Amino acid sequence: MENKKIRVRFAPSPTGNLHIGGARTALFNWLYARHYKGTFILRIEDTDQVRSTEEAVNVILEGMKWLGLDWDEGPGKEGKYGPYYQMQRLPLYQKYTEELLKNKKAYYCYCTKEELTESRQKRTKEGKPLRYDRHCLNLSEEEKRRYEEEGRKPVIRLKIPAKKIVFNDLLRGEVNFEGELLSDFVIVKSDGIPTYNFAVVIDDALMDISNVIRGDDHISNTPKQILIYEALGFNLPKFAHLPMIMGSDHTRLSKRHGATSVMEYKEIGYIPEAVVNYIAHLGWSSGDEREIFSLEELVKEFSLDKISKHAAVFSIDKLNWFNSEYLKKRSVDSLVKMVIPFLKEANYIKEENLSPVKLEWLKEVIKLMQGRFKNFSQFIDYADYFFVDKIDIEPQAFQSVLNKEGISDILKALKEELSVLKCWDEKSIEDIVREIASSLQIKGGKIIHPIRVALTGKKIGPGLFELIVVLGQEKTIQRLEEAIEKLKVAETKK
RNA sequence: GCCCCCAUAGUCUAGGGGACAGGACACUGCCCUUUCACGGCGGCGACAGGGGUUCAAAUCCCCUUGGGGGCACCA
Repeated sequence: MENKKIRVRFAPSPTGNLHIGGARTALFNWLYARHYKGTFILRIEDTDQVRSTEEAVNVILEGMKWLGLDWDEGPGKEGKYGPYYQMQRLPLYQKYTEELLKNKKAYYCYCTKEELTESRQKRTKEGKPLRYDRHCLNLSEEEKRRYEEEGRKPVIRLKIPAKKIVFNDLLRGEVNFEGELLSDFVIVKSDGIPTYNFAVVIDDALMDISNVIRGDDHISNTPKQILIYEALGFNLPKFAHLPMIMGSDHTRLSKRHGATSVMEYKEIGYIPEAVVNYIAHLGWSSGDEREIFSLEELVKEFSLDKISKHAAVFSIDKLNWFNSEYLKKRSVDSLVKMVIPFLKEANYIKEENLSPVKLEWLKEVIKLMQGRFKNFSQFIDYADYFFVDKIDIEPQAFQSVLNKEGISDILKALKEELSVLKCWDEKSIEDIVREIASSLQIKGGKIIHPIRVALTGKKIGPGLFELIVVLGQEKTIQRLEEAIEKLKVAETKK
């Protein structure tokens, strides 16, 4: 066994959000590094000048931070292996390009897009593998000059040896490829910027990456990269290819499947630990029946051999369950803290700095709601009546529960009693409601539901009496009056 | 078309020659209950198919089928 220091990396290209799949790749790399007390590197692969943006870099960094995946080297944490943006590493790539050119392991290619397409079509027709026909492999200096004079800008291709390429994947065992079927692929584009396969190899080698852990969509890139390692005389890292994450229809996870980026989950109101816990279970299991793991526990338990080999379908139901579990375990105080930005966003509060009194009251609201919502957006939805002045009564609730014979009188009676209630506590309120019910010789439930609808506009929610306590006398009376008024209007319309 | 990877319920998974094929989500029945949720106790539901190997196959091998990925001057 090699006693090499573990160095792993997450190398996203900043062309969009940090999506669930990327986040899981990042997480597994991070867990691997932390488990083996190695180094976790974040490298930005921004060689696609058309699609890469600085905004996307920031979103990725934010996402990583939100998930709690800190990096030891990378943007903002320069180490001796930097820089960590590929576009800042151009001279490095150039050096190795020249080396390959000099050794005749790579060559200039002046073929145009049109010419390549044509040749590709021809090969398709002939039933041959789709690979470059090596038109430019042995160009004379004279021919090159002529192309240059035509204004053609060359790319550089790697000359692929016709041999078997075998590598040992840490998850899948031996994987074989036939070099003959590979094309002399481009390693440097005509603008002088290296392609992905070339840049990763140089970076992984120079950054001394010990284990390349990435999605299995890279399996077929691996033989190409191995050829580059060999051409350059670099040592090979170990490879581990993770199964993909897919949408419910078994196609690549995309917008059609709902929220796919990590930050969207933040915005909807998921707890980062829950997201991490869930995506950890997409393809990994501890081997026993536990499901809830903190980051620390994951670090302790994580190992590559417990990763499954087949793709996993992302399930929002299961994420919701994880989030609910975390929500239930969280202290009321921490939930208060987390919910405040959402209240602000919904305009339920003016600013995030709440007075001690307001804060105490909010705590009471959370106590009533804890366990009743799956994420903070849902909380905002379910608990709106605590925060708004005027509620909207759900039409269906109004018709089926409130707009019934005798309800108006009950609400009036309740209003009278509550208006003069001195002792605004659960017991006193319950006594009043129960008394009204028994005086009418009906069950408590019969009048509790309409009262709830009158006060909250909803058919569901916390226990009525505790809810009234927290709602407060003023709002309660006011809502009862409004409900009575609405019933009157409905009556005249009949 | 060619190459590669994969295959236990609707979903995530445990199990890797002898097990009642275990758990979780979802769905569902009952209990608790003023509603919803929580909680408790149940239920439905899987080894893709076919050949081998073996006393014995979900487990090992082969084929088929199915799914996924790749074959770019994207990463």
